[in-house]
Amino acid sequence: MPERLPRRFFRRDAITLAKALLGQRLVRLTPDGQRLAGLIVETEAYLGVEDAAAHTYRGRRTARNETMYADAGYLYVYFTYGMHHCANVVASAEDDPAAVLLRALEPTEGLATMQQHRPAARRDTDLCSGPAKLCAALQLDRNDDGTDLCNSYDMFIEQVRQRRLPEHRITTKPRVGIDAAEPAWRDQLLRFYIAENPHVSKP
DNA sequence: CCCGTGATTTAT
DNA sequence: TAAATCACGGGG
Repeated sequence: MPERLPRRFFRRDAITLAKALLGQRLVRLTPDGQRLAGLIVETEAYLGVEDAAAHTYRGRRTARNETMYADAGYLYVYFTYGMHHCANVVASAEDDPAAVLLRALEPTEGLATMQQHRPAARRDTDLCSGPAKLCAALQLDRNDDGTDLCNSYDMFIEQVRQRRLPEHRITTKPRVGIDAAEPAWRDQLLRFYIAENPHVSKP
């Protein structure tokens, strides 16, 4: 039986956690008990109060981003562009608001249901290949914000691998979609994905 | 390329 | 109070 990742796994800096999550399995149980699951293949690190691209830059703390201030292992889901949701895993420690954005999954269970949630997807590699796509496929929204991935019955991350992926299997790039942020932060290499994996997002 | 769509943030 | 922004996706 695969084990759920425990609190100590998440209590690390966002960069370390972003890499350690690659290859692990995100699991979501639907209200009727079906498992929707996929391997995490792409992540981005958001470092906290000093990160100009983070929602918590300079200590911003509002009703929207409150969950980023929670202990590591909580799920931060936010709404953007009037129609999309994105999901993050809180890193570090309580009151240090750093997080890892989940950018893409390789779907492994419940593909037919995910397809129903994402009628526009034309192939399996389009199902979860983007932060808002994965939320739509798993039906994550603001109701899921604040979920404790270490203690919730219906959402958690399973340990697939004990050791993290070797560096040569991880591709490192600048984060996407943060052009408005200060250049120094825009160029930082904080996006990570499994090399050659066809389920990563396009850009 | 462009646009939808609306909460949140920032500027008056 | 008003305007701009936005960790995006889908369709030309």
